[in-house]
Amino acid sequence: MALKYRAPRGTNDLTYPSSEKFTAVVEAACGIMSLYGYQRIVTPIIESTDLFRRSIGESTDIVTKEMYSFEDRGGEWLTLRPEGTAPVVRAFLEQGLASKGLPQKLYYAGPMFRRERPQAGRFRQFFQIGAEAIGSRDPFGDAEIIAISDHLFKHLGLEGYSLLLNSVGCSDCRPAYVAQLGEFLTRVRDSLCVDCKRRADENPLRVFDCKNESCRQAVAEAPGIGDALCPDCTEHFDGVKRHLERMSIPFGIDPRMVRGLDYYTNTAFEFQFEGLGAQNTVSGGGRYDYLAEELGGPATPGVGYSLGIERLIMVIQAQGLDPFNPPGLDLYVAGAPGTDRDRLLEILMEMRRAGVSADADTMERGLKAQMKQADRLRARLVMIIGPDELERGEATVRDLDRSEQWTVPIKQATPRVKDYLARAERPPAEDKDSDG
RNA sequence: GUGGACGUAGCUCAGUUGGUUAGAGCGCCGGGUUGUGGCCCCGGAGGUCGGGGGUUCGAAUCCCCUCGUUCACCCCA
Repeated sequence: MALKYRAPRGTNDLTYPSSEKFTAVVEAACGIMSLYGYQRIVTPIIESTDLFRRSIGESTDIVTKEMYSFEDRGGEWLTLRPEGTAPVVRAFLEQGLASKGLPQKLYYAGPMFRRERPQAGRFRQFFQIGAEAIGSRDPFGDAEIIAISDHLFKHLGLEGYSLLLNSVGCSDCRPAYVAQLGEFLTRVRDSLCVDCKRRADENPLRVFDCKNESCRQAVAEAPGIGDALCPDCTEHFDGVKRHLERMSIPFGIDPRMVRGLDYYTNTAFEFQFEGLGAQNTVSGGGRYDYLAEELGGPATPGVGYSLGIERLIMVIQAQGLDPFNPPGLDLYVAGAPGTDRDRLLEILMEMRRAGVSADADTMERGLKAQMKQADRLRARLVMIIGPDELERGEATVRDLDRSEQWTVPIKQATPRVKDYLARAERPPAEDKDSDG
């Protein structure tokens, strides 16, 4: 409310059970990348500002207005990473990973930062997973990178998405095309909106993105990049399409799709979902054959993608697919009035050491309140220990899902509990949480 | 950076043309059950009505400013 400290704009707190679901989705995605032979790489969240300026491009939106940059106390300019590819390629070069054999297939998962106005599906801190295959220019690598997202979506049971594909050419054919397009735009400049006039100067390809009707009409006759590709690029693009077809991954060609990072060459792609609001791209990526060179390393081709976990979770929710049950506690150790609490806590620790997730009351509350707490923690079992049980060397064990209870000798409690937990299935809990 | 919508309890929201101690449901704490959760019943705690200023005898309600949230543009995951 009128609290003094709040999470910064565009950042979010994730609490249980959303936090557990979030983790489960990330783990599912990482599991699939392992399936494709990718290995995790963990890079710093801060990098030198210059790394991003050089790689993403001086004139891009990210570099000109969205980076969180600061000068540290030693006078060095650092930036909170706005994307994952440049850091991975930097690490690839710095660690000499090429000597470990090519291609290097690396995946990452972590927060990214961009200072934009937040809206549905857009945050200032957001969580991306992604993968980079560095070293090969084979179109199969492009198709494989694309297949990861498709595989994950199908694994999660999602539908209503489409894959858009384009080739933005190489250093041979793209400049010629951009020049050709620029020339065309000069001729129709009068019918372009103010934004598009600016785009025509800064990045002509972006004019295709405009939703303004007069702009759309004006560029309808514009030359397409497909016709401008050099033979090498055409062949590569055909290869990507062929592999996707053989993988039975449907796609559409969008000759007007441009991506916002300058380092892309050849393949560019996006996965878009229906019914997501304005930010409907969940996953996207492409090839970057000059990036390693640009960063001062040997010429090394690469291809990669990244996927926004928050957007993915939005889709899962929108499609009513939430198979994930947040984990509950195995056991709650409850004490009846007058029991020896020290003995209780001993049993608690014994259970934990045996691998049983367990908790106990530390608020000196009555048994009823402890039972309620056990229920809230979604405990499967409650072990009730009172003075008389201790005297008999027994404990009452209650299954909260089935409302049945029995007694076990305290000395055998741990193996008995473990044994019970290993059997009986848990009924699915009704989910009171809606945000994730 | 630009534009629209919205800010009342931890959450979701009522609040009649401005009128006296600001309400509900859920959640939380306690009791009904001197040792048993989820259902039911009873009680309780919890709110500078986002903040500031103004109009008025009187403002949650009207006006201005400000902060925040949200959706959209730009662009992207």
